[in-house]
Amino acid sequence: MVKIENSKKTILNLAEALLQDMGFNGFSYAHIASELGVKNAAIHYHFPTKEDLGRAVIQRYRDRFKLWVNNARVKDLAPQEKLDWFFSIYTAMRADQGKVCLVGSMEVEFNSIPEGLQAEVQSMHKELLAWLESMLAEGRDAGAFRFNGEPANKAALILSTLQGGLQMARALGTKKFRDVIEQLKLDLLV
Amino acid sequence: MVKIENSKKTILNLAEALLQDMGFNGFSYAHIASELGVKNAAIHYHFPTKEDLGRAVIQRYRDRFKLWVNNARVKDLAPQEKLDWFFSIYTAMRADQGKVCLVGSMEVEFNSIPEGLQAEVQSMHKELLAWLESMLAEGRDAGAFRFNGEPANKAALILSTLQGGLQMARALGTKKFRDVIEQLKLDLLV
DNA sequence: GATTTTACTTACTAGTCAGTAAGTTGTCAA
DNA sequence: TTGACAACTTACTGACTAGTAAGTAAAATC
Repeated sequence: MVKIENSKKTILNLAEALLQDMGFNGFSYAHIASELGVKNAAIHYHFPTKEDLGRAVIQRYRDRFKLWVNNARVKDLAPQEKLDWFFSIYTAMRADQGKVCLVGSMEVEFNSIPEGLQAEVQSMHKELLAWLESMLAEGRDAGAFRFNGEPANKAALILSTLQGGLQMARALGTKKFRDVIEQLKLDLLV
Repeated sequence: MVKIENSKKTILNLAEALLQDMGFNGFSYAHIASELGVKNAAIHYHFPTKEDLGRAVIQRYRDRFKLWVNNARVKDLAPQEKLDWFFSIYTAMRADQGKVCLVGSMEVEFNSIPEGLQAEVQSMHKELLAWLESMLAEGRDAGAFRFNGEPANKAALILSTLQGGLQMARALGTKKFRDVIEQLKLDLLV
């Protein structure tokens, strides 16, 4: 018997990476098991169904995001720095690793994933939007950002851009993604 | 024997819809066959491998796009009208049908699709960007658009936004997509 | 009218998928 | 020392996957 260290966490890490690499329909329990040197059933022991596994990945991501944004290191930043922090997540942790956003990955396959997962994706997307929106409103009030229209709509635009931009980076390279980030800033900063 | 009318075209239509609905890994020959009331092998007769089918869908899309943009009905439009035409494709033919963009769909699964498909996706993405870029440059010169930075980067931003926006519409509804389109215009029009 | 070609069906293969039931092993607590 | 429990393995199922080879029927070509 091969013992996995920190089994649940290790499996979640791998599942998250695979989700961002190939999508929900693109990876299997066998992928995870062989990568960890255990049998399929070992993964089913921790996450009985694939839906359970998918939901756990998203729930962990949501928890992590909540922790981050409520942490003083982010919470006390100036709006401009918050923006850079947010962008840096996408650049360093996604684009540079050839990963795409969990949200985008699962929304493309939205019609072929379990309902429980769909709901989780919705909640996650709403939380990201809500944070972005309040950050944008705060920044515009503080005179750091300049844009027309509602903060909610600008937030939706920015998140959509990041999501699509990561996918573009897959086919056309990370430089393109950095260009998009720069353009986002040109369209926002005073 | 059940005969399909316009076999190749009908299969391509269905495959395109399924690609936009569930992604490349989310549909099977069996889906197409049962929908058309024929057997799996009938689809393989027209498109021996799934890669062949995927490539044919993209190639047809590329041809269609070339025809459109070179047609006088689009070519002779003012930049602002060209923009509206382009956006209307995404609103009417995608968002309102719950579909996502072919490019985004296949870029999410980029690492788990055949190489031949990857190349096709790349070419398609570049062609869309090239057209958008020249349209933006033309529009800015004509005084219809206002934006900082390179047209190429603004084009990459807009296409990324549309791509991500369609995916967002899946989870959060089409109204959100329309809001994003409005925000794109606010950030571009004089 | 005979032959070829097109467009399928039948019947199959080998591989993969998520998921399960029953058995094994190591650890820890009483 | 015993018993319970956690974390696996073994061995399997039924469904689905892309893909193939051989056969058939109708239509087009000669």
